[in-house]
Amino acid sequence: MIDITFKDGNVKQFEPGVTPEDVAGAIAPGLKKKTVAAFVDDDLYDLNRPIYSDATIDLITKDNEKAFEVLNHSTAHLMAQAVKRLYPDAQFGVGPAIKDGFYYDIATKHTIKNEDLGKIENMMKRIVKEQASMTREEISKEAALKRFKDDPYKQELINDLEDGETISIYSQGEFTDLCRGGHLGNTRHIKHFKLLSVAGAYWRGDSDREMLQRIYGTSWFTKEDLEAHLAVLEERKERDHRKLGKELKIFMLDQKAGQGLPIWLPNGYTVRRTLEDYVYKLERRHGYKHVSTPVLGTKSLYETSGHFEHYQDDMFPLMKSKEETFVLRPMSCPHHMIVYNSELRSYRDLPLRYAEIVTQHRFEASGGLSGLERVRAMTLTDSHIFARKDQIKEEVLNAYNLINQAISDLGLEIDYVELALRDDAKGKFHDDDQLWDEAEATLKQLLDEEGIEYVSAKGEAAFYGPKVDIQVRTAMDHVITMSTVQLDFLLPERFDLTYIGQDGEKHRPVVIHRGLISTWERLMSILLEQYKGAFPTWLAPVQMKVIPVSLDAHQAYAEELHETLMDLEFRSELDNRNEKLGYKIREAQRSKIPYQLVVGDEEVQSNTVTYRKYGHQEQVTVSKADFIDMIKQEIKDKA
RNA sequence: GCCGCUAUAGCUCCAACCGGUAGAGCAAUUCCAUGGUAAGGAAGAGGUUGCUGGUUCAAAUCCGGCUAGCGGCACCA
Repeated sequence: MIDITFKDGNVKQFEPGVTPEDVAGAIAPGLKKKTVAAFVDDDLYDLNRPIYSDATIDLITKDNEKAFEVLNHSTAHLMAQAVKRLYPDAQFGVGPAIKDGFYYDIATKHTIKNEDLGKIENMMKRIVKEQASMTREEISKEAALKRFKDDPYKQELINDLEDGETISIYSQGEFTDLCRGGHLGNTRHIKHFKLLSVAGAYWRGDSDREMLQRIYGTSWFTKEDLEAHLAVLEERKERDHRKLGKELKIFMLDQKAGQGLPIWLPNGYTVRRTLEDYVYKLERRHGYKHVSTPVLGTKSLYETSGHFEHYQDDMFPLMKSKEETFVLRPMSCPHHMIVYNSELRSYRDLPLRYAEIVTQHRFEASGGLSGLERVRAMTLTDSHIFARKDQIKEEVLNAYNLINQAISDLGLEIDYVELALRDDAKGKFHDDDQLWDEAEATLKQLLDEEGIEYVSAKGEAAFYGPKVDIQVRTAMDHVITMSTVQLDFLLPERFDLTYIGQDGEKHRPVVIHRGLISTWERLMSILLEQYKGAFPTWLAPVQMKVIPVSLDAHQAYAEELHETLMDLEFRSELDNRNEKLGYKIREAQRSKIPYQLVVGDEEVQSNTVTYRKYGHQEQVTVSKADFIDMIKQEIKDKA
């Protein structure tokens, strides 16, 4: 007999060879049904993997996050088996569980089309009915290589495993796959799944290697969960900023205007301008000075900074005149270095915080462009803070606090903070180890001291220094870098920046790069999706629509009201078209205008307005003055 | 950039069977209706089917190239 110790400290005895499924069953039949896998001495065990010696066990039930992973991983295997039956030449790359589902990378001569997904699903259902047991075997490296001798992808994976590492393979029916494991034990447990899409994916994520076909799918324990997840995917389509941006006339893209070069329509530009004003004032309040520099610069400027060397492939082609070669600037750091150097600086001048609303161009890969999220022409508020070393801590913190304020004002939330560090990749980072060590240590220490939680990301630094990236999760469930604070000891060297210290000698300042709100383009895509197009009043392109009940009787009153609101710098519109009231209401609702103001006999007589707020059914009648105060307050609160 | 899919009126559209020369709703226009919280009625108009070659007596439809968009991958200062 062996001792099985449970999480709560209880110990029970079992025959050697007992499986997690048996153990769960011995406690309660209900538990057996709910159990999906188990951690046995911290190793993930399949439901049917035998245990031969004393161990601690932690049963994984369906409500556990890990269970979803196991289910989806098993479903990936099931799909691979189905694909192999339909397309016998198929060979397989990797097939992991991911957030919300799984994928498997497949090499086959057959081009898998969307129509094929249904066929594959049907085959999967047939295999489920076969109730094939998913069994584990541990074999030597040699045996594994022999077993997968016809499969170059598996060969490569096996060869990359450390010597001595356990190699396990899983079989279900005629299908065998190399796999670390954590499986359901039997295909019959897989019931509610759907294949979602086919896409290309490079083998091992390397763009120099061949491309495999990747099928994405999702698998759930209950029909309700599956349907709920599919509903979420549908709902996301409704939120898509490209759809909303077109409906609400925020922006457009046009083949003739150029790929990835968005055009801001009046509604979109109004929102953007409101954001620009907001940021400008916020930065001024925080001691930033604004400058304006050109979108073109000389190539040598970017050679000095090092950007040309690192990013020339992602820059628009050079422009050459007889005397000089120019670049369409991909970012603004070098210009701000020049601003710094325009005067002799004293230690008393520092810190100097320069900010600019910068339009920049990057020649992004055509396949990566997407709506406003990824474009080739973008505008953002960019800033460079020039500080003494003893001011780094305070300046980084100031920037961090400013970022927090902006993100919260915009109704967004920080998902997590990432500390991007260098790794030993050749040529990717400038090569002064001493500067790097100092910069990285400074940021680490600062985050630790301030109790700011972060995850480290090796190899994600900029070529000139480490970054603190502020990550935001969008309504579409994308994680994007919203803001960034970067510590740079390199550009001050490259541009020979100096200040005169207390000692009368020249010293090197430090540059802190600060990005606040990504770009206006990307921010707009995020806000559209976040608010589903229904902007809060302070941002809304049109804040209120004045609708007279009858043109004859109420137009004058409506016009006067509209003029009053416009005088107060509210973004009011007057709908004095000859249309039915219901029609105008419908249109105002569909344009997601925060306030519709209907005025008729009642309002004219009592000098009031009747408003209905977007998303609400109630009609509220208040005096003009009260309405104005209410809107003023709402805009002030950014509610 | 790579793999795959898609492209019809201002917008939306699994309208157009197997190739026979284009159809609806909404919007817009004109006229009638003058109205209290999500579409009042009528009429006329709107198209070189993304571009470009080819096959064919005949192409929105079949084939090639290009462009753009979409789903991913790679990239992202």
